[in-house]
Amino acid sequence: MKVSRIQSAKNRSGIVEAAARLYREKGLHGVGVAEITQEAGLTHGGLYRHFDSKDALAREACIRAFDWKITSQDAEQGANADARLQALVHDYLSTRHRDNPGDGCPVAALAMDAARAGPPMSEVFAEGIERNIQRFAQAASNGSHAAGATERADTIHMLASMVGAMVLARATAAANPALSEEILATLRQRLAAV
Amino acid sequence: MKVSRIQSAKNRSGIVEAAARLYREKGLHGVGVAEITQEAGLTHGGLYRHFDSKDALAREACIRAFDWKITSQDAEQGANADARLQALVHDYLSTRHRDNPGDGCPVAALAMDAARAGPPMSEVFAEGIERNIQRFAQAASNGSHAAGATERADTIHMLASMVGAMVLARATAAANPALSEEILATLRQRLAAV
DNA sequence: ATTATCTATAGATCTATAGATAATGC
DNA sequence: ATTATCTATAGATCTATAGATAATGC
Repeated sequence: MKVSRIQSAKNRSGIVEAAARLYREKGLHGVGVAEITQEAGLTHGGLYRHFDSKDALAREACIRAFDWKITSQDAEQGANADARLQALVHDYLSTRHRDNPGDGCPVAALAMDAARAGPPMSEVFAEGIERNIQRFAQAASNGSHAAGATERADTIHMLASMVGAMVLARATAAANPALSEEILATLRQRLAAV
Repeated sequence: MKVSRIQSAKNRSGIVEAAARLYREKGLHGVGVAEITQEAGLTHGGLYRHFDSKDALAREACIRAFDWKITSQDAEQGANADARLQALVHDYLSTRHRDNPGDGCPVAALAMDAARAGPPMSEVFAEGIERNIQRFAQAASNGSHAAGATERADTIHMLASMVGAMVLARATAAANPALSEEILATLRQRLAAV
């Protein structure tokens, strides 16, 4: 049952990819290694040759999840930097993103679990969040907005609003879809006016 | 080993109280019924005379958690409605709240778990969140702010920012305390300027 | 010969239930 | 007599490991 080194590397990557998706869908405590490896087309026995522990896999899966990108046409190839930023915010605050956490923002899906998972996981999120702050701040400064010392604060405020809105929208979606949609629409409107 | 009806009711309430705290600390999947009943001074066997299932207990625990209130002096007895609202926002975005999720906001602690827990739990959160929106909107209209149709949107924007900031602050606290504090301080400053 | 994966399982934990126990409340 | 709680445990699930298997790569 041995496979080539290349195939083994693909299997490893497939496990991380499956874990990145399943953890975002079900939470860090909501899915076991058997389901993850099965999703990757393997059995759970072979997992521990690739990873030291379930926590080590979870950490790699979260690092992979931070590679996530919104992939709409406008967000990637907008007319200018400002248009791309606005498209990105609009896509983030969409019902599509709300209903598909598996390939969405890891912060909105896993930040609370990460806060409870200890320093190694917190490190992944601290670095991922800092990277997003810098990326957004740069995107904003390339746009038509006023530059300066308030730029980083603007970005932090915007990211917090986006994450919070997504969390609220998901928690209310099943029981009160109108409220869930109102929350997303409100933040889309507010963040478009910055 | 039987106790009086009054004591039995106290035991039931104690289980709900312990669950409300432990779930916010460890997440809905992070604590078992044995730990909850032990925290309430009982054993796990007797739990199912009080609750149909663990999910039923979790639902009651979240309802109880929504009774949570920020209890600073200023937030309760401030000079006027505006001062009380500002104190409440300030207390919410404090390191004290960040480091004590067990008796803090259930949305910031459990919203992601709630979104995954199905309609009965989503209902609890939808109602709790709607109640908070109305409470905040009313508090804002009693203050010195401009009233009108934008009030509810203002409130939703503010609540989303607060929840998002707390989630980000908690996820980064262990690995990058400076970033965590910066996020809270930034939102305190921004929401004070509304 | 090496090693990636599979089968099988150990050991721990978790929800839920069954039956025993003993104090309350009629 | 009723019933709230306890002890004990069934049954399911989860992480991790041990040993077998079989194809790769020297």
